[in-house]
Amino acid sequence: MKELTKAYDFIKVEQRLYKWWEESGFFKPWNEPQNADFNPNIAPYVISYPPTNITGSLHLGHVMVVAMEDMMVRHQRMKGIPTLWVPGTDHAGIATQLQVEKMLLSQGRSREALGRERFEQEVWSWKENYGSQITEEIRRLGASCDWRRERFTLDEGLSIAVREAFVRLYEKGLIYRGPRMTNWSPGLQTAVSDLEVEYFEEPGVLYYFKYRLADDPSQFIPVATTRPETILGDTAVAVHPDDERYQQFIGKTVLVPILDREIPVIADEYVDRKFGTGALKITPAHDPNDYEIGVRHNLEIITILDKGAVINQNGGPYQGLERFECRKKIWQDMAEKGLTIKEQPYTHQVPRSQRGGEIIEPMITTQWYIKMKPLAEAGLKAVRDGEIIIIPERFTKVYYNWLENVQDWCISRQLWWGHRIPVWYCDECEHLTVAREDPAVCSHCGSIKIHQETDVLDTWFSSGLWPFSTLGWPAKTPDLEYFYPTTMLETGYDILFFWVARMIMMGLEFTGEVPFKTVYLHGLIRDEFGVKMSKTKGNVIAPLPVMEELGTDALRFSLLVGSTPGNDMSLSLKKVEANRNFANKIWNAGRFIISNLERVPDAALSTSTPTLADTWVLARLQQVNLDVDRLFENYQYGEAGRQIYEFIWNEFADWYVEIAKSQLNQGGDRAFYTAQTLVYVFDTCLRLLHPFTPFVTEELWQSLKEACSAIPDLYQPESGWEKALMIAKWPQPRQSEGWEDDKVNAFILIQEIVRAIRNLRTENKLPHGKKIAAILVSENLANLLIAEKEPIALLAGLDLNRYVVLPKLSEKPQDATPLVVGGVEIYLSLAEFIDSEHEVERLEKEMHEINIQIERLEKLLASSFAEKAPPAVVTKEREKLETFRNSFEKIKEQRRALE
RNA sequence: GGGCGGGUAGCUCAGUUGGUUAGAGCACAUGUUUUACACACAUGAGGUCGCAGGUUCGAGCCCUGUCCCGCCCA
Repeated sequence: MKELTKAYDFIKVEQRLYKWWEESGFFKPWNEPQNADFNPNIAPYVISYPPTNITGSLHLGHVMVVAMEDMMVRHQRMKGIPTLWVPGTDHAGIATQLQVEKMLLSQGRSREALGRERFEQEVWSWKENYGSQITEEIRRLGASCDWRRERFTLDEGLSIAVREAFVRLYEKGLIYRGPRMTNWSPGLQTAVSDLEVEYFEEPGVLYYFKYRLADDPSQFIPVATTRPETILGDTAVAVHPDDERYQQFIGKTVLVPILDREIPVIADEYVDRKFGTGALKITPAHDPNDYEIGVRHNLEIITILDKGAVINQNGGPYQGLERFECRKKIWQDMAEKGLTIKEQPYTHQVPRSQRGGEIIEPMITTQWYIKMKPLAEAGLKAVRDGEIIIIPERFTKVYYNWLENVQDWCISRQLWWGHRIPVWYCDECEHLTVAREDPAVCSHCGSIKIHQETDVLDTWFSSGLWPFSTLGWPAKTPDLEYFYPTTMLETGYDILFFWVARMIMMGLEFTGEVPFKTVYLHGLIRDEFGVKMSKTKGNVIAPLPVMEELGTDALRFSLLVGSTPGNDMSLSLKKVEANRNFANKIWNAGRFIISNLERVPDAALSTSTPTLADTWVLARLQQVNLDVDRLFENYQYGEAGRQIYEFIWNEFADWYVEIAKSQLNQGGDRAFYTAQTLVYVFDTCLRLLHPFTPFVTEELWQSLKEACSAIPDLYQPESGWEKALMIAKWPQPRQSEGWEDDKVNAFILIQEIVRAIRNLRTENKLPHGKKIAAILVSENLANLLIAEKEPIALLAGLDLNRYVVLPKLSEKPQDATPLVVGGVEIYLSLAEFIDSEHEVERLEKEMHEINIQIERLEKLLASSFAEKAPPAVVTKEREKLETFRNSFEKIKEQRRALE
């Protein structure tokens, strides 16, 4: 048998195991339509992996998604459910186009010089080279997804889905095109949706200036603005109708500074009298609120910026200036003409592009939109009716709030990389042809002079179809039939609107069914001080180096156990290191068990007579198994992981394995059954832990399986040894049989005795190997103490040959150090290490502490607690009080004996 | 302005049917190379669970108010 290394060497294990799993076909569902014995009646568990951006390199967000979903999927798979996890990537329109343009630029080439078709070819070849990098990295995380079903949002099938979806929505009248106020990105030269704009509070300047009256330029209305360049596009000045300061001016005209255009003074209740001067300049072409007012008052709309945010011909002398240069120049010119009043520092909201951070320019452009209202209503209903549940539940409200107020979705992008909108314009009759197949002629007049819309669709349009497009929709494929609707959608709460809500709406619209039944939202990962990770702050933790240094399991476990649903978490390398230590701990526990199997008899001579430790560890294991199942049911994955961690380390390794050492040393049946218990408990632990830390558990389990196969009588899992842990059966907990509590309580007493003795040893600086003699006295627990002589002696460092248990003691032993634990009197022969003055002090301190408890309990039991609390709770407290009183009396006697 | 989350040990956080002595990891102190593990073991120190009320026999947990921090939406 091969020997296990002294420390867990994940580098040697991880990629080898992953390759083996994948090649063995463990990632595919065991029941699927292409199987000869396919059974459509077995409900599968299905997750669509949130498609990763092909330009992305692995970051902690991906690790979180993979860790969560892989854990969910591995858990279900072990429970015997046919499990499908569909992976894939996203073409990420803007991001990818930018990346490729950057590459071209470095080669002295440009998108424009290449032209659209050749540029697209460039992007495709870039995708071939780099697009699989991220999926390779996801493999390294251990993701057990079905790579045979991997999809890409721009592949043929998904493109058909996108076109089908567009045509259906168009035909239903839910897609329209028109000029609207849009969020324009001047650098990228494309529109973006409302969701892709973020607002930041930034320091700015509030510029106060004069709007002179046309008929009397000596009079003026003072106006304030944060953006003086937009003065060029002003088409009105608005005041509040009830504002006495300005009522006289309503209906008159004023002169636009520099340009001297005459524009009206209008009254509108939108104006905030307290803000600035109380008079508002209106630029309908470059401000969403002004646009509304403009429409209301039928104002002229003058666009002053071109698509690169450079002043156009409407800007008179400023034509050709970039927007911020113009701001400076026009203010300077106005100052020279005496039109300015003052400047004042002012914090305002600045709209920036989510991608690149450039300042977004509100502009009127012609775009394609989806009418959201009907879709949103269906999306709201599905969640309200409980067809979809959102975990944690509080996000349901956020979801409602967004959908109830949702605006039409701008789906067109002025990019070259993406799904080109399937609309053809006729040059002759101007009719629009919208078609699933590329048309050759206009569907209205039959002209061949047609040209396709140049815009592409927002990437989120295609990802909105993801749960069903990846399964073959619009075709009614067997996969779609069986695996849809999917079971679980797991992602970060930051894309609830971008992605989750849109998938729900699109799913309902196109399939008539919800795309998934449960939405689980995880939190975002922050640094160890709770600060958002960002490149500029330099606090970003890159996953790959961490995985190489501390192991993938350690990183996965840290994210899973450190997080609670929907809450952000802090991650530090120290946490990962602690979990690396945990992996090593399990490894060594396994190493101990496996190496001891060689020394164990092949068979037992008689039936098992378990020790207290044996029954205790089994009882605890059952309880942990029950708790873990309950926690999984309630989506409390982190807590489930913690329970397993604590059981393995603090109970199994620290106590049972230590006691097992002496039981193994006894040889014979005792050794045989101890080994059996060790293996059974360890096997169960590995199974419970596998979804969290797949690599170390699988590697150990394979070794355990091999070692156990040599002694088949010792242990066989109920379902036999499966080929791999990842497809092994999830442990089935037994319900309590009634004996468990007594065993657990008895063992807790043993632990308390051991700890008390260890404490005394440490306090008195006893040399580590020094064995001491002990007398234990207890009337009702004598049998237990005799039975547990060996473990107590082993763990507390007692001399087994001088270990005496008595029901009663007529006289206190001389020169013995007294101790009372849970009513058990203990006398240790430590005289040579102890000074008696300190002893009196110790006992009195002990008495004092116990007395506090006695008083507390007496008071409690004398109160109405005794009548009103459930009897079981009262009894428990009474028993505690009894034990404390008992202990107190005994210590008191011991104290007296010292005098 | 509206909504949500958080405030528990020095730090980062658990604590989901309210059960009476509040836990972990890290950090800290002391000791130990005890043949699974020094990525370890043992022992210890460290908390009026933001604050003020309330409900209850009993509140970190439920209710009301309040302060601070963060996020989302407008």
